[in-house]
Amino acid sequence: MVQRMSSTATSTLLRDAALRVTRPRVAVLEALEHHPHADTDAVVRLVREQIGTVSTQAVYDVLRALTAAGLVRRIEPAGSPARFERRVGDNHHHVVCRGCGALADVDCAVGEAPCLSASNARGFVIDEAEVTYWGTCPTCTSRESTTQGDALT
Amino acid sequence: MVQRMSSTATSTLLRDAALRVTRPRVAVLEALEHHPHADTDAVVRLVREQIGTVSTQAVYDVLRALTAAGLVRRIEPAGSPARFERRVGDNHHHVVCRGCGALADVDCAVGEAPCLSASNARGFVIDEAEVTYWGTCPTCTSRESTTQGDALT
DNA sequence: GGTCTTTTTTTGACTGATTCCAGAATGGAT
DNA sequence: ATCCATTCTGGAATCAGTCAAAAAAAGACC
Repeated sequence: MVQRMSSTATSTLLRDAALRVTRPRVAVLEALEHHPHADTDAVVRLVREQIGTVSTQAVYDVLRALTAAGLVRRIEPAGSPARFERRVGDNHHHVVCRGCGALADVDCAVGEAPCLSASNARGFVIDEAEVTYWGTCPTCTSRESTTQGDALT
Repeated sequence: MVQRMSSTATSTLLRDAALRVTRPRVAVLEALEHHPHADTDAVVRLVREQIGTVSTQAVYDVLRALTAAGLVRRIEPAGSPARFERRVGDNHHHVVCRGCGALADVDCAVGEAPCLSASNARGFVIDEAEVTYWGTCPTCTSRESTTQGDALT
């Protein structure tokens, strides 16, 4: 079939993961490419902008497939809906703002697998250590010092 | 009123936190004392066993109050409902089993605030680093090697 | 000890996120 | 070009958690 996929690289990525190349999948991947940390809702919106109509269901499904295939990583900080990102494999972590929920990447200070030293705790076979930093983002920090703390309304 | 609270220690704990001592609150605290890492549903069940009838809402409310007061800690590994525990203050982390969702405590290998070195990433003011280890629990590990991987049914 | 004020709990409906189901449509290999 | 497996559609269901108003209980005061 003639397929004018926006990006051949993306198609290849899918093919290599033994996944069929479908418009929604490509669109989801590209959306995440440009908007890291997007939540499902945002992805749905972005994908619709790009290829017109898609069911919410399809997006959920695609995201699950891509996650299972290891093409995207699902991050789910306590209290907010699932978010997704393309950066996989490299050891980086996240900072979450307690005020507004903003999320940013942080390359691990340690440089590599942090704290993985506890590699066999309680008989568990550990394969990943996920670090989430909690704090306040610059915006919220300044808002706090200005408004004197009513950010939690 | 004559109040035969099961534990005076628990009441004191609440009082010290400037929280009123109510049956549901005491019951929730005691439930968590004996069942660390219980999720909301489990807490509701445990509390009902102990004091008869409580509304689900009350338990949610109590848990929020206790969390806000710092008496319990809310942990929420991706993919499972919120869980709660009494161990607060000491720097320990959690291992989550990818197979069955089991959760266990792990004292940080590093001994103290891990990776907090990234204490000012991207302008965020970081106040806590939460580490979650992902892996496979002993039970699931043996099941896997036995059944040859159909644990994900 | 009895009464009052405030905080909690109850009740019941409701939202938001995510999944399940069954049928229709589509992609890829032959 | 055709066939089969996979994916997508649309809608209903589930599950965790929240909201709001009224009833009940806790602690303070007299």
